[in-house]
Parts: sequence; C-alpha cells; structure tokens
Amino acid sequence: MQAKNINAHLTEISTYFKMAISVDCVIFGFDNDELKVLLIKSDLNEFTGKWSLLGDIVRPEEELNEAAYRVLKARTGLDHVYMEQVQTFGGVHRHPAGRVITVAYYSLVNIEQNELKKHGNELHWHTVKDVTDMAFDHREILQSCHERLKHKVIEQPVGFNLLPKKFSLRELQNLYEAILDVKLDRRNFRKKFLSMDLLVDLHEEEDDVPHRPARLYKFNFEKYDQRKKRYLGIGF
Amino acid sequence: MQAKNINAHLTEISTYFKMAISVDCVIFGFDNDELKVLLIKSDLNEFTGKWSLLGDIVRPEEELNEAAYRVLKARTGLDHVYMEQVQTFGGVHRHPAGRVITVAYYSLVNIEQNELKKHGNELHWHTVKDVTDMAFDHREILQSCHERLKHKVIEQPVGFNLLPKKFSLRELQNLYEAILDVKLDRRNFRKKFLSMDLLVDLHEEEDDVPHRPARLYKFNFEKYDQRKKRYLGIGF
DNA sequence: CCAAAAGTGTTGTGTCTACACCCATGG
DNA sequence: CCATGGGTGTAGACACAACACTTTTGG
Repeated sequence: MQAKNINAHLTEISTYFKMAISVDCVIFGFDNDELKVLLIKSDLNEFTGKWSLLGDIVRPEEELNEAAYRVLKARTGLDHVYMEQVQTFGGVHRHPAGRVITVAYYSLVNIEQNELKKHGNELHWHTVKDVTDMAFDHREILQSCHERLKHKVIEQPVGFNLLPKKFSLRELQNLYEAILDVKLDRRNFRKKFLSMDLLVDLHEEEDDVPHRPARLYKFNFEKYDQRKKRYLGIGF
Repeated sequence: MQAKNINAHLTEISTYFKMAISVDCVIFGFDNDELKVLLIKSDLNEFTGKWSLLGDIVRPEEELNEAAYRVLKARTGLDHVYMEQVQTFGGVHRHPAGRVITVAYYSLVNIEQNELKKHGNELHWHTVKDVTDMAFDHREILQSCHERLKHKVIEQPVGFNLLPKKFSLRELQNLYEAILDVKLDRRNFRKKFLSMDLLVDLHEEEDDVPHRPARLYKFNFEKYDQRKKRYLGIGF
C-alpha cells in the first residue's frame, strides 16, 4: 500500500472494522497406513453435525503463525511441529458471523506420541480420503492443504514428521502412497531412498509382527541440511 | 473456527476492529532480457524515497482476488492477466498505521502491450535483481513471489504471459534464464521445448535485427489444456 | 510347514548434459 | 567480408520403470 498518508490509512482502517482474521489449521497425521486430519464437531447452528478445522481469531498483537501454533498447542499439546502457511481464503460470505478472512496452515504431527486434549469437544482423527462435507469452506481448505503437501513431500523431506523416529521402509512407502494416493514399486522405492544415503540403519528390528521383522531407520536431518540444495530436479 | 456460537463471534470480531486487510501485487514484466517488477514511490513519511508494491485495502464486500485485480487494473489498465495468490504477511508492526495484514499476489504482464496509468505518481519498472530497499516488508514479499514464480515456471507454462504472442526461442530462453537466474544450454533448451510439441511455428521471422532473424512461435494453450497432466515429473 | 511380509538386481527405455560447426542476414 | 546470433546432432551418463524369487519370522 502506498499513495496515502497515515491519517488516511487510519480512517480507512476504522471503516473496515467489520472484518476479522482467523487462522485455520489442517493438522495431518498418519495412522493405519492412512493420511488423517484432526477435526472437531462444529457447534455453530448453521453447521450442526458437520466437521470443522481447528481455528481461531488472530489476536491484535499476535503474528499469524503464532496464532496457528496457539491453536495447535491448545488442541494437541504439541509444540515445535512442522507447519506451513498455504493460502488465505477471503470469500465474502464464507462465515455466517460476518467477514472473516482466514489464513490456512497445515501441520504434520506424529499421531502416536500425541495426546489429544479433548475438553469435552468432539475431536477426532479422520481419514482424509473419507472426509466429505465440512463446515464453512473447510473442505476446500483441506483439499488445498493436501495438494500443497503432495508437492512438498516430493521436494523436501517433511514426511518424516508424520512418522515415529524409528520407522521401516515399508512404513515410509505406505506414507508416500497415502499422501500421494498412488501405488509405488517396492524395490524402486527402497533403492531410491537408500541411494540418497540419508537414512540411518539403526540395526534394530520391528517387534511383535507376525512375519519377518523389518529393519528400522531414522532420517539424517543434519546430513540433509548440510547438502547443497540442487534445484531443477525432483526428490529432495 | 468453531466451538463458539455466532454471538460470541460477533463480539470477538468487533473486539479486533483495529485490523485491516490489504492486498499487495507483485506485477512482473519482462523487458530487455530482464525480469522486471512494477513499483511506485511510497508517499508515507516513514518511507520517503523508498519503492513500494502496488496495493490497497480490501473492501468489505470484495473478494481478495477482486481486490488484487482492481489494484492491477487501476495502475496498468490490464485485465484478464495471470495472477496467483502467494502468501499472507501479518507481522504485527509491518505497517506504521496499525495492524494491516496483507495478502500477496503476483501477476505476469506483457510490458510491451502495456500502457501505464501514471497519474502523476512515480511508477516505474525495476529490474528485480537490482531492487534493494523497499518500503514496509515489501522486499520480503517480492522475494517470496519471485521464489514462487521460479517454481511455477518449471511446472506450468505461465511464462508465456510475460512474452508477446509471437516470440523467438531465444526470447523464451532469455525469459527462463532471467526468472531462474541460471544459464541454460541453447541446444538442449530448444530440443526440450520443440519436443513438447506445444509451440506453433508461425512461419514468420523477426524483423529489424542486425543478424539472421529468428523464427517466431506461439504457444498452443488449447493443446496443453487437453493433455493429461502427468505429475511427478518436471517441465509441464 | 504355512502365511506374510522383508529383502534383493538386472535390463531396457527415456531423459539430461556436454559440446562445435555451418548458416542467414544486415551493415 | 565481417559480425552477430540462428539453427542443428550425437554420445555418454544418469534416472526411472518393470519385473520374480528367496529369506526370515511367528504361529
């Protein structure tokens, strides 16, 4: 903005007091070989029975991502989680209470090490593929975040945030298949990841499985960070 | 947002009346083999002499992209231009007049067929690489949009919006080199684009050049749209 | 010994990179 | 005839896709 002095701005700003800003969090998890999203039952009358993303109004002295982290922490207790801003939705009538423009974030959490703070609210992990109708424009927001995640996950190693620290290659492949909604060739997948030389063989194995146990790995974030990013190519 | 009834929302919204939403447009052009951006001299006292993006407050009954198109049209007279939302910047003190959260868009225009509406304001095309200090957080916004454009241009044929309808392969290569800030091999570049079979040879040639004239092409958008998008690969 | 998933290589196909010379035009 | 950029092909390296059998464990 420019071409106005500050007083003109102040006048203009108070004219537009009917708007509010919110953040909405698409919290992704991975469980049972499926991509999940954490939703809550809406308790607006307009949307009774529908599921809603977790969100809140942005406070006056609060950064946008602070607001998103606050929402996330309030519901999951988690902090220091991977989070990325995706898109802002400003449909004039998207919120029945007035003009509420919302900034959408997605975050990636490990469901297993996660204690939900349910507060009596109905908070549930839903399989992303099965979510149909949602409150507000939240289905559009969810899809938009899922698309962004699909792109991100083939460009950077963010998917590991959805897995436990120790994981098998099978779990990793299932994760990619769930996010991208494709089937991948097992040998080629393993070859690709092992050849990147970023997985650390922990010399441990799965436990309590009714078949041959798989080796467990962890991702070497330090090594990845030190590498020069080569753009114009795919796969990290 | 959820877990509140509408009255609670209304109360909350009026509590936060000090916020305003703006849009800021990063208008890219291509001229003289350089990526350009359209900037205006800021006339806020805090930023005298600094350059600023084109932006404005979002009106109460206006969609975000409508606001962005309005700003664009007011300055360039152009409509029906490629435009994409990039990111929302909500730093608490990013605007001296108060809390102004801004949604950043970039758009791609053809400088040649473009008549600026200068209105006495100082409006100029700047070489992106040479822009240093700007008003507000506009340099960060510019960089963010440039990054997004870099990704976009290797995934989808948006770059053609910066060129005249008829262009030579050299111009196209210069465009990619300017946007990505890399040097590309001429023969490989030509091979790649010609093999996509999306450039239409117009059987015309450049004029008024002091050397052998190049063939002119146009991009076949119809053919591109009809093709199935194959993901997980680069280059359209 | 049976079921279930882990682990493992090769071959063909296509894509990317590197690289040097002749051609057409204007001046 | 000179300067300037236009136009062209090939060979090696690399990445990706397709594909089947043996191994290990628990029950």
